Amino acid sequence: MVGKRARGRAPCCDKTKVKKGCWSPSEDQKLTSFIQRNGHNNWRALPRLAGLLRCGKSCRLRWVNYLRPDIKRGNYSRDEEDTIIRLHKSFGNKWSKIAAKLPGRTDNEIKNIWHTYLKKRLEGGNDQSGYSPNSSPECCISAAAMVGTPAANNDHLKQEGIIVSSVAPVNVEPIKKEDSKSGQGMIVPSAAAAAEDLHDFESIPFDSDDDIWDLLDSLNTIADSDQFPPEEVLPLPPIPNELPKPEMKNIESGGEAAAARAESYKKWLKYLEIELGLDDDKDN
DNA sequence: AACTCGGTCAACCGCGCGCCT
DNA sequence: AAGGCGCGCGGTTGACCGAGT
Repeated sequence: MVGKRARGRAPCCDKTKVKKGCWSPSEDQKLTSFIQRNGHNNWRALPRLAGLLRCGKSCRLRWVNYLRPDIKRGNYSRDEEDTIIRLHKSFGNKWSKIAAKLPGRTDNEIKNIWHTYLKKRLEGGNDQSGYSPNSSPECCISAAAMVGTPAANNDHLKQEGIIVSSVAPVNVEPIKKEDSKSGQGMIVPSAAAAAEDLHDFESIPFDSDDDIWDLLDSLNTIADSDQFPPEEVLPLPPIPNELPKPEMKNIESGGEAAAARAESYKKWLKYLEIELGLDDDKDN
């Protein structure tokens, strides 16, 4: 639809007034809890309503690719890889169509995996299976990368003082991020199932923020307590009844188990709010 | 030890589509 | 019918890392 408007397309937002780059934990927390409460009917208005200095598109991307509760990260099975290859033959670079056939996978991740791994596997005849994210990206390290990759690939993490778990890979994870500009450590709750799998999440280094270490310590304590979300450990305030019904199609469509996970997720969010000091919006 | 290079992946950007007025 | 608007998609970028030299 090029040339539809003679003076060009209006920018989606005022680029001078929005933050760019990696997401901080408080931003993630705000976005996640806002969507849990109010849904995402209007991405353009969402940042303002949620108190985020972000472009609506940026919020959407963050939610769709990382914060969505039903998301899976890394550790692609052979079946999934073959499916991607097969679908790519059919659809070409229609990543969203391919992603639609792979529950829990995002178009962005599939696109990245295709360019960095599967394409080479096809071209080079390298039949080695087992893609999993190995090294930390520029500013974001997923816990899946830490616990879900072969030990050899975690050497750099060990060198940095990271305790690398020997447990089996997990599908979802809180994401540890290190903001390259601020040096601020981040923890991101990315999925409802993170709560279930959090006991696999042994430790993450945050030498730049003592509070995060404290948070992690407390998480470890909780996670070890064999019951997570920690109903007795955390004084969870009731969720007000007057709040609009959340739009949680993905969560609710899964029946009782999904509803239970959604509930776990709510508690996990609330816990983060409290721990991060965001429950009273003092960030603003 | 220092440097270079390639791999990786989160995030950004611009465009097309479809809905609404 | 035409234009405005928002969303979603796909391509691209840029920063970081480990391996190699």
